[in-house]
Amino acid sequence: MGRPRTPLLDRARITTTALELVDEQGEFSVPQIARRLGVQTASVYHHVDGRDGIVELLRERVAAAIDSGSLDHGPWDTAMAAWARSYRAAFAAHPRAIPLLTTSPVRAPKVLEQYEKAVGLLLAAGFPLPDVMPVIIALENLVLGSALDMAAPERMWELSDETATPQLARALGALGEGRADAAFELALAGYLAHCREMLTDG
Amino acid sequence: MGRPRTPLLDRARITTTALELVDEQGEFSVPQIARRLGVQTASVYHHVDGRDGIVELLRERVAAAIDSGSLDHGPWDTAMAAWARSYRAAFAAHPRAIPLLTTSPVRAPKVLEQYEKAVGLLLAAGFPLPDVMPVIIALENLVLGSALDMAAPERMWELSDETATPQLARALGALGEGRADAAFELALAGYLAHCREMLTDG
DNA sequence: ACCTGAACACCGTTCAAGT
DNA sequence: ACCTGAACACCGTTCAAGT
Repeated sequence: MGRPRTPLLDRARITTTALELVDEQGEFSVPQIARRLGVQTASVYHHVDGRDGIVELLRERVAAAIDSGSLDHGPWDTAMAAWARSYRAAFAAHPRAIPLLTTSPVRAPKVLEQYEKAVGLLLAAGFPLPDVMPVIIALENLVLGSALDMAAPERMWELSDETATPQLARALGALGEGRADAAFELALAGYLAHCREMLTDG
Repeated sequence: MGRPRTPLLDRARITTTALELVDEQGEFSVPQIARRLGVQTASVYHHVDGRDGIVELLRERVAAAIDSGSLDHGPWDTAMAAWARSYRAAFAAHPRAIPLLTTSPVRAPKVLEQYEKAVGLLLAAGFPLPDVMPVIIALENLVLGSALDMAAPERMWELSDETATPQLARALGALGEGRADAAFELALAGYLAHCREMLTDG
């Protein structure tokens, strides 16, 4: 067979197929991708740095949906909040991919630029240099923690034995639809209030 | 060979071996466990509900180190903070296991009892029933998000190209040793302050 | 009940061979 | 440069056979 006139594969199509598989079944394998693209498994390795490379591509693809526009316009607190919500929404669009993606932070240039912007925003707002990264990392933790929560199946909160933990059962019963959203917004509000205090107290 | 007079395997030893493997190499496989215990791979399946069952056992084992004693004595805010720190410390003791464990929440009875206690504590403190679970879930997100951060390799924050993101490079340079701790404590302080406000405003 | 040996389907990865 | 076919080591899981 040999080399085709026009390449059968490229990184974008491999990434798209991997994301489709993850959306459908929560996982992907290299042979599965090859099968969907009508190609041999080995061919995939000519375009991609192994399975881990595909995971990194997924990370970048999902992160590409983050809208960093809010970071360009103050005030810093609403800008950071909008960024965090968009960051979280990008993950929420592919809940089954979350466990695969949250194991290590995104380090694509495009995302690093967003961190760069955030640093500038916080410095301009008056945060002392040593406080800037903790403030950013704390927000990232918030986003990733609540992303994992979104990925957790709903039935995780359906108790198998309600009598063992009656108060927990009651509290779960009083829980509305937007369970994950409520927890995220609660934590985000606390985070922002605390950062504002850091600024005025410091 | 057949059945030995005294069983060669049990769940505890399988769990211990799996945790050792994860601590050492960040992963485990059923054949690896069997090899370490001087037994055939198939034997492991007589004690454990497949590979996923072993992961669940790891979750329980790691969570067993959480000290829930703080939940028995008020005030609610310091009690919740102590619980969260202990929860996080339990994960921190096995950083390489974190990606494996954070993909779904612990649902072992022992941990559910802790949630039960937390619900009681918050109700007694005066939180309205519908607020209780969001408050707890937000704290859990905080813990898991910062646990993932602890699991991230330190070199994740060593930029390959400092010139592309100069401000980020500066901020990272000003970061002390306890990077992960600082971010966690920042988020925790904000969380607690916000919960206190919910109580007085509500 | 618990261990073995063998089997099955699947995986990630490499590599020489072809164009 | 890019695809194939074949190979390798490894994996999770099942199951009949033994005590």
